[in-house]
Amino acid sequence: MTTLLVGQPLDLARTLQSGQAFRWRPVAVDGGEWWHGFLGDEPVLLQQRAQRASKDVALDVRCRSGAEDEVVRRLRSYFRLGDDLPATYRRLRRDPHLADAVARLHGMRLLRQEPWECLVGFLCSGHNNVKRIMLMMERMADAYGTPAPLYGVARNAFPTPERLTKAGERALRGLRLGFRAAAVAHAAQAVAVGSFPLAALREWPYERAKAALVELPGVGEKIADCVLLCSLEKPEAFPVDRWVRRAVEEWYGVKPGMGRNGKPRKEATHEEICAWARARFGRDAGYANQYLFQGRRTEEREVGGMRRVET
DNA sequence: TCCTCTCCTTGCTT
DNA sequence: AAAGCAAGGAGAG
Repeated sequence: MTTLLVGQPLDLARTLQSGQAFRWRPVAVDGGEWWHGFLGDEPVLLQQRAQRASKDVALDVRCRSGAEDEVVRRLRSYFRLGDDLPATYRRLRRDPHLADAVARLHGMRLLRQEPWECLVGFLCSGHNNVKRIMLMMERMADAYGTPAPLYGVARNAFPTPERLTKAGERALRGLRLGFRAAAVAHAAQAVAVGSFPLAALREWPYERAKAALVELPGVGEKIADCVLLCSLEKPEAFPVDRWVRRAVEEWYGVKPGMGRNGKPRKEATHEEICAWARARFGRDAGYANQYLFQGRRTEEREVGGMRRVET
């Protein structure tokens, strides 16, 4: 077992359940509660030490023997420990809505994920909920991934584009992906044969990379921005889903502008909201987005006189 | 050309 | 128990 000194705010559970990544799950190992997941093909178990001051945050790490150094390197990248989150918090807290979200969700970090798994996860996100996205991802891994047992936890690495191409749309429907099966199958084929240079998008400018992603069936602006923000190093990306849209419209009064035909639109466009967010949050737009999303999704609300919290 | 409406699978919640 | 709903996208009109 290794230990990773984090030296930054990190709430492991909040981060891994924040709806960015879909393959982390709690497991019991040797009588302790751990998080099991993958860094690429490398299986890992993570446990957060009791947290006192943020400088004391440490992660206990279990991985295949011999892989420790590589895993620790990947963890620093995965949790974006190079981001100065306290400095970001200081700027975001000037905004009362974000101050509240930061207070409730302290330690939730953006992740730097592997692009292929990230793309498939968000391809499955449309008209769906997080629990079922995780189910779909797990079924794909169970059926087509490579076994990677660790401390008695038998799970498979997420399947490569080649493996999912071989599986095909029909089989993916069998895994109950529904209408998303065609999009996943198409993306797998495009990445596998090299007609879609997913990994190279990391080096491309934001607009060009987004334009390329949107060409994929099943990828619109929202999913493109998710993949760009969470795996392709594009801090300008500001995914606008129903939660973020509601937060921006209700909390900040952002209204739709005029259409080209002079009539007011029903909703603000992605571009309008994205431009507004860049102007308001600047370089913190990515973290602001994640805190608005999760803050809105988990806020307490009055329903029939009962206080309840969405999970 | 731009905007809006409807449909698309499945499974959990009310 | 039937209906509603969930990190959207695409095609029709």
